Amino acid sequence: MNAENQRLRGMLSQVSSNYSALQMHLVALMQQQQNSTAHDGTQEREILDRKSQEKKEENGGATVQRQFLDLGPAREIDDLSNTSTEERTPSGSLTKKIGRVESPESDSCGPNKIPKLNPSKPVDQSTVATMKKARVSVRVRSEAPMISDGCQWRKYGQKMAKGNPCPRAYYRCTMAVGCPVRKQVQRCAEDKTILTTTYEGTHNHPLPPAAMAMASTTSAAASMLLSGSMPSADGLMNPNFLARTILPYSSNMATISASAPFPTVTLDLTHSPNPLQLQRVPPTQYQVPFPVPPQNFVSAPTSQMPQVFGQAMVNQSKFSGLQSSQNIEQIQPPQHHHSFADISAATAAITADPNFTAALAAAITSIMGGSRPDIGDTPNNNTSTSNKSSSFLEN
DNA sequence: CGCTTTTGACCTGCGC
DNA sequence: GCGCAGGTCAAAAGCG
Repeated sequence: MNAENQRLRGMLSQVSSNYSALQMHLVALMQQQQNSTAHDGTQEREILDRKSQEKKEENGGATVQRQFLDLGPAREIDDLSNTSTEERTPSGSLTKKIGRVESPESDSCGPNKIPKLNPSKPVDQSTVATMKKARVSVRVRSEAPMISDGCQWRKYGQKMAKGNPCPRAYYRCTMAVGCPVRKQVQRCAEDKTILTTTYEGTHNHPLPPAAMAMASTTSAAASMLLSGSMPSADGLMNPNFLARTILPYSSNMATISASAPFPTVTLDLTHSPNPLQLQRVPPTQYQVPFPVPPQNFVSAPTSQMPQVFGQAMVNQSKFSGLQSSQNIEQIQPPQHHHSFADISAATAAITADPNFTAALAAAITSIMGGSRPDIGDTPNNNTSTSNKSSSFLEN
C-alpha cells in the first residue's frame, strides 16, 4: 500500500507539473493573442486585462486541479467512508460525491444523451460503467413470487437457468420512463423457499420510502464495489463501508463477490443460516459472518423485506443525499412509520457505538484481509488494517 | 383500451 | 467457428 501510495503520488505530481506547464503555455498563448488583437487599448488597459486573465486562469486551474484530486482513489474512499458517518450531513463534498456517482446513471437513461462529464475526468467513465455493472443480490425466505420492495416492476423476460429447475424472471423498473434499474428474481434450487433478487442499476427518479431503502442499499453496495475495483483503492475501507451501510440490515451474512462478470454483493436475509448456502458459496466470494441483531432490531414484521430495508432507508437517507427526505414524504407517507422510528433509533444507537463499529470493522477486515488477496492487502496485515479501519470509523 | 405477462426469437459473450 | 448460456426484444395473449 505504501508503494502504491508513493507511485500514485508520483503520478499526481507529474500530472500536476504537466498541468502547470500546460497552463503557463496557455496563458502565454492568450497573452500573445491579446497583443495581436488589441488595437485601440492603452498599455495600461492591456496590463489590467492580462492580470485579470491570469487571475481567471489561476482560479480555473485551481478548480480543475481540485477536481483531479477528487478523483484520487484514497479520497474517493475517504468520502465514501465518511458517507456512512451518521453525524455527517448530506451536503458539500458528500453530496457532490454521491451526485457524481448517480447523475451519470441518470444522464445515460435518456436516449442519445451524452453524460455531462468533464472530459478531464476519464475515471468517471469507468465509474459509471462499474456502477452500472455492480449488483446487489438479496436472499430472503419468501413464499411470494416476488418480494415487495416499494418499486413498480414490469416483467420483460423469463429464462430457465442452468442447474436450477426454477425459472429466472427479469424485471424492469416502471416508476419512471427510462429508469435503468433491473432486477432478476429466482428461487434457490436447494431451498425453494429462498428467493434471490438481484438488483442492477440506480433509479433516476424519486422513490417512495420502501423503494428508497433498496435503492440506497444498491447504491451503497455499488459504491463499495466501485472502490474495491480500483487497483489502488484501500480495499479495507470497503468492508467498513459495507458493514455500516448494508450489514446492519441483514440478519446474518453478506457476501461480496468479485467474480466475473459483475461484482456482486449478496445480502443473505434468511434468518436461519442454511449449511447448504455456505457450501454453495464459491471460494472467490468472501463471506462476512455477521451476528444476528437483537431481537427488537426488526420489529415483528408481517412481511420481512419492507421492514428490513426500511432500516436501510432511514439510515441511508441521513447521509446519502441521493433522495431528499422531503421528496420522500411528498411522494408517499411511510407505511411503517412506527417501525421506521424504532428501527432508526436502534440503527442510530448501534452505529453510534464506537465499540460496536470498531469490533465490526476488526472482524470484517480480519476476514477480508485474510481471504482477499486481490483487494490490496496482505493476509498478515490484520492488525494494522483493523487500526486503520477503526480510525476511519472514528472519522 | 391500456397495461402487463408470456414466450419464442434474437443478440452477445465466452469457452472449447 | 461453433455451441452454449445468459440476457433482451417484441409480438401475441391475458387482464381489469
